[in-house]
Amino acid sequence: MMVISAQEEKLDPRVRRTQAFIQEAFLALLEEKGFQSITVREITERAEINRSTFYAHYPDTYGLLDATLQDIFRKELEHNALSVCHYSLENVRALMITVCKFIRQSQSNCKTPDSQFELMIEKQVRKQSQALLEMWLEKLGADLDVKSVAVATSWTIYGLAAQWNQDSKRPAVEVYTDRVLPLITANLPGD
Amino acid sequence: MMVISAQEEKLDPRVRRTQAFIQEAFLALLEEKGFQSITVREITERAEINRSTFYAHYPDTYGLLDATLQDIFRKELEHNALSVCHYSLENVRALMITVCKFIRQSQSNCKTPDSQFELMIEKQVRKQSQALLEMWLEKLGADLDVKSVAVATSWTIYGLAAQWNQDSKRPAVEVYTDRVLPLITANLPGD
DNA sequence: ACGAATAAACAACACTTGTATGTTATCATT
DNA sequence: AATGATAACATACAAGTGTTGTTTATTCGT
Repeated sequence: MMVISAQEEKLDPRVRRTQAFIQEAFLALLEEKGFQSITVREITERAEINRSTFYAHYPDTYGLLDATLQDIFRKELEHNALSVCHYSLENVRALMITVCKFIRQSQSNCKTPDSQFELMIEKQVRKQSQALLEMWLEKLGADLDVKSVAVATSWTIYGLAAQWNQDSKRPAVEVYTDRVLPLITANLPGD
Repeated sequence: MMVISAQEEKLDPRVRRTQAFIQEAFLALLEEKGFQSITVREITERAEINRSTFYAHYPDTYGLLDATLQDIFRKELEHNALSVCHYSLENVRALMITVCKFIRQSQSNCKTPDSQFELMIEKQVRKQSQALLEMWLEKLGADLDVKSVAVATSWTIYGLAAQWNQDSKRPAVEVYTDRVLPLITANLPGD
């Protein structure tokens, strides 16, 4: 699998190649073992680059995780065309489903339940959900505190999605989403 | 300052002393430098205990941060008598104010803005807020999905509190709380 | 196509980490 | 007070970390 970083245009091809190698190796390792036990050395050996080169791109494995999650979740949103559409309750529902699936998939790879790893997913998912909601509500031009509503709603979405993910008897995403959607849209304009 | 861990009763006094020394040293170091740059060696040197003893109590610095934040935020809730009261909009307001102040205080110590550090605060604050809300709503016996409502509300509280904390022109806690309280209570019974 | 700019490789460094092992000191029970 | 249990100490080890130089290779602008 080829991973291309955020700004893939007008970037030194050496940099692009190296970062792609690193992220590839990293994702492969994540399938095999817990995040905490992955070392910079392992990553660079698998990526077949020099270890010191790693530090020219990321401060440490946490920085790499952050950047990687940002990239793949952004791709996920784009894939579902959510980044290019407008506000509607239907799209909020689609966002919730996307978030649920993303968390589920990310966790399923990581065998060792890792607190830091989960928190990093949460950070990226929530950040981008908030940006999306802000954009939607801004375009809507309704009379409300866009920022605060976007914050409240994005945190609610993540929280409920994470709850679903932890639930032992996990209903179908759509079923669960429809059940909790009123909680999510409580502060949103009614279409 | 003396830090006493969670279960302070019927615990080997050696363990209690050691953990107190560790947490003291850790909190002192947090006032001086960023979390990421604090090493186990530094902590144990300042606590005047053997480094290997550290690992008998915490897996690493992240584990220590987790346990420490859990303790001090629990104390904060107890201090405001929130753990022993019932559900009311007034108490939800008090909880929000407590969370805001706690985040503010925690961040102000940490000079280097540290992602991992913030995420850890978030984890503990949110977890305990949720537990508190669940207890309140359970006692209330109203007809609602207690778990989901508690999840949604606790995440909203943290999100809005964090937003206030990041705001450059930060209004008084009470002013801000009253402004966003409707967003927080949107899914709660009206007293 | 040539030369300046810069990324990647290479190598070495002082340091931290997590673990294992055996010894000493402290605590709880009788 | 004696004793069995166990926490803390002391020490050592292989491995990883982050940084700093220097050299080689690739890329970009003219």
